[in-house]
Amino acid sequence: MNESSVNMESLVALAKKRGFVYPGSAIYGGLANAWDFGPLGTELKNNLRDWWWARYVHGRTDMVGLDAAILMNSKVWEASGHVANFNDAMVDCKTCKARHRADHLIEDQVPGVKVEGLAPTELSKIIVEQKVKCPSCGSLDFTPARTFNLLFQTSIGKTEGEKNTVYLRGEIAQAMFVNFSHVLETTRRRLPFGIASVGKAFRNEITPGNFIFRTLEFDLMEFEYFIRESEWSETFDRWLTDMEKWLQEMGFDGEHLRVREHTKDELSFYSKRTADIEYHTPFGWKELFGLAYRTDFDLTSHSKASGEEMCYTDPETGEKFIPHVIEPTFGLSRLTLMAMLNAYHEEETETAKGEKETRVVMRFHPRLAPYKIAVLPLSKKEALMGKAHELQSQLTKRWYTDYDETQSIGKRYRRQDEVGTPYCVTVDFDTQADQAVTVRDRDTMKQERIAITDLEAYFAQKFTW
RNA sequence: GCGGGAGUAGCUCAGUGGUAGAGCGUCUGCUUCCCAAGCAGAAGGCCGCGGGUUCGAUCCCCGUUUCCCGCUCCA
Repeated sequence: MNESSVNMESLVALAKKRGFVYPGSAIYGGLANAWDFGPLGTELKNNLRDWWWARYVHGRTDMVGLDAAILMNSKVWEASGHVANFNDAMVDCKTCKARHRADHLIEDQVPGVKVEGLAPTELSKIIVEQKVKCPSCGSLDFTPARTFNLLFQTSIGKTEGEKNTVYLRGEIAQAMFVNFSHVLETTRRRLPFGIASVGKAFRNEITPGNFIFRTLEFDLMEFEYFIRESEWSETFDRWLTDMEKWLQEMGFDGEHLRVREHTKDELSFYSKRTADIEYHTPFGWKELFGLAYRTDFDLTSHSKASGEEMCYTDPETGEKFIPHVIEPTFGLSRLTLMAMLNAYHEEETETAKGEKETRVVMRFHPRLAPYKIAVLPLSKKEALMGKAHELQSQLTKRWYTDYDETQSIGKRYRRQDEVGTPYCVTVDFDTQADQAVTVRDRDTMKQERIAITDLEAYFAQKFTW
């Protein structure tokens, strides 16, 4: 496997320096694992979102969008199994300080004992009675088992109490299931069809980390695709192939992507098959996309818990049934990180003086590049700056642009390289006379003289895919 | 959450028990300036935060927080 040449520290530094990602709440000393997308990171993330939405919602006739509330009735999470299953009891070894999952320890060392559904106190009791040892050091001395619920809780109203507890959503899928019947009615869909959604989810992870790879609050981009049970396998394969293709269209290097099937042990209790697409990061192969066959588990659970019928009636045969679901999910925040990793390149170059130096280039696919064009006056002369502003106003109506007049032209090219701007337009001393500008290409570093009147047509052709 | 390391300018770091510096970066001016040029100048730090010791703490001690590495965990 070829090693990723990117170094995380360099990327994090660049992200901060150029306004992709800032540490959250920085002026108050920060907040662990909270990050803010800066001006360019916001553009990058929105570009990924918009291209995805264009392709999978607007570009199809079988998909509709949904933008649901983050706070939901807590019964949603009870029915979905998150309140019961979204937490694990943990014990710490008092001798070597290693932490283990209580249920795993017991399963491994005490054959035949059922640990499912046991309370932490009961798990602790078994650990003591059966003399379960620490796998790291062999000690028998553990802390009591404690649970870590991954759902963030908050409460509505001024009085604290069970009835007012609500959870920040731990995934956005439930919103699509809960609204299934509404969407079906209001949009007159026939199977198969999907409901797409992009939004925030929250998980109180024990160990977040690796920059914005795992955070407590993150963006998801997914759809629930409702099908007949018989179609699941074929649909699953089709979406998997399609998502890989989409990633490559966004400029992701195929060599840094791989598909990984979940083993039976890893499968969530509701899923019959799950496959991930992983990206080769500096910290290992990591999931950026998950495709899960969730069967009819969710609609059935909500149907039972709410008493609301969540069936689909085939208009031709009259057959009535609960649809099955294939769920393709992108972690949008981490996809943004991986887009940055994928784009990051360092190149050896020589300065005008002949000294070796490193040029950092973010080779974003032009679709994803935050700025498409930068307009640069060669010198701070009124005439050049005026013309440059005029050109920027014209171009930015179609393509998001940057403008930079400070310091030397070489430095400004490098700055644009560092944010991945595909093209720079330079207004120079000849522009007045020949009514033309120099267009410089990020990847080839080649320059072309283009007449101002042809400029829009020139870029319209460059930005056609 | 545990163990270890660290926290001084935007970044990389130097420094001293008597409240601070360098390089780079940023900004301004000059320069017909096309791949980080040059010259002149400026802004920017209660030395992470809170306590303690001390006449006096950026420096010593304690706590806390943040970051990094490892472990644990991860729908």
